[in-house]
Amino acid sequence: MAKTKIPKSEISDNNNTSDGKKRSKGRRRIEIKRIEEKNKRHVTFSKRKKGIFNKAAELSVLSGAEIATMVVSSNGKVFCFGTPNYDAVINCYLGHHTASLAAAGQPDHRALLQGKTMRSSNKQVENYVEATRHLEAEKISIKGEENNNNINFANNNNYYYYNSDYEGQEGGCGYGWWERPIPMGMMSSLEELEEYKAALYKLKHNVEVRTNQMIRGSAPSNYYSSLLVMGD
Amino acid sequence: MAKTKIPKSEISDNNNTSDGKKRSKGRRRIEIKRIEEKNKRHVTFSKRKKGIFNKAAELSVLSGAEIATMVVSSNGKVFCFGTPNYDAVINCYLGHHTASLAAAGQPDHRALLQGKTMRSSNKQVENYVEATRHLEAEKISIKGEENNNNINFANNNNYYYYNSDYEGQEGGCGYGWWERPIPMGMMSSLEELEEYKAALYKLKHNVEVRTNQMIRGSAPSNYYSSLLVMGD
DNA sequence: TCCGGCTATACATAGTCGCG
DNA sequence: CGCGACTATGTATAGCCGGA
Repeated sequence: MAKTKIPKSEISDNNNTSDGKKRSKGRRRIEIKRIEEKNKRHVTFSKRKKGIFNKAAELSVLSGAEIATMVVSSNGKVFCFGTPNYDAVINCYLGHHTASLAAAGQPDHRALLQGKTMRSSNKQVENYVEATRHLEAEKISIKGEENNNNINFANNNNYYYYNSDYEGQEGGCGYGWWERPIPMGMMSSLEELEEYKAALYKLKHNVEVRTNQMIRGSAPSNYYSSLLVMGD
Repeated sequence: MAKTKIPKSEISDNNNTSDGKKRSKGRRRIEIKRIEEKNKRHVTFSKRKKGIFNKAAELSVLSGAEIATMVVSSNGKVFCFGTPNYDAVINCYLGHHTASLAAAGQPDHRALLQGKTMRSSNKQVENYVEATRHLEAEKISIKGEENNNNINFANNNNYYYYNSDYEGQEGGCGYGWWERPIPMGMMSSLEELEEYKAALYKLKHNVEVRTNQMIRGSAPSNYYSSLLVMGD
């Protein structure tokens, strides 16, 4: 279990070898406590969030399990990830929200919201992680070959990202990033795969925008208060 | 991003050094695709689930974010983890469930279920991960000293486990494992800390039992079908 | 300000055993 | 079976930079 073996940098803050090289690079051990430096905290948040989502996706593929994860930054931004579909998490919140609405006499608002959730059953984003891995592997090993049509996407599972944000609203005009006309499965070069990957990130961001708008815009009272306004 | 650098074990399945030692130990690279071997799959599931929950907890502490994760094994068992409280996830499902109930004229069932959720605001389980880390660290480095009263629990955040299962029902008599009379914060020896940790696992299991009973027992129709009966 | 890339290193975990 | 322990190794990521 990782054993936390008191790495060489436990107490010794000294980070230079006898050869005089500064060598302050490389991962350093950190305490698991709130990072006070705002900038560093955000970086860590982003990196680790990505890591967790990746882990979640892998777990799902490996064990055939369903997993839903929702993260709310100290800033109030919502990020969701679910597999085999994000409905698991999203519907939670929409459902919860509309639970009160329904009780108040608007039984159909929920369906509407779900519709807005941009459900999708295609497999464009299948095994994003796997694809990324292969991308990296290919890029490093056979850097430049053109026979990447057989990049081995393990298409036995699918999962979706579903994040939200509210710092902008360009782009998210009514359909999710996975519905964008990206020729997934038809990519014939590494460059295209890279492009695809980049697009994933960009478009994912758009979805974040829409979602948070939606959730915030329709929240009846304080059902989400503890989630969305987590007072930093 | 990890770069997947085609480790030495990429293709070479050969796992013995020139000294004749078998040496098939150590981590091996695996493909991210469904693990067919049932046993292996379960092991991986457990290990990785634990890993993800740990990551989630760390992310929360480090960045002060909220995170909620729910995992449903291919077997249908539900495991939830949330911080600073599991309500985030649990209420999702209970809320979703009761959304239909409310619409059907049972507006108060939800509150009931939430009550059963055994809400808790004490901080007994604060920084479980951190505690575990310290436990390991202490165990290895100063193995045996008695001055562990100052084990540095970073008490600036708290999170809860909330898992469910249904393979038994002994023990879960009405209160959560975090409410058990474990002298958290008063432990004066490593042995007690170890005991505490063990207790966490044991009692957590009891909670799993109760939860799944609760959810399954009250599910109106197929709202959870995709979640609980994920057809392996 | 956010994000990707880079490097070195801390941490997670696959494969195996043994226990209950 | 599930879980902890152990080993060796694959991965994630802290600290830094540089571009948009």
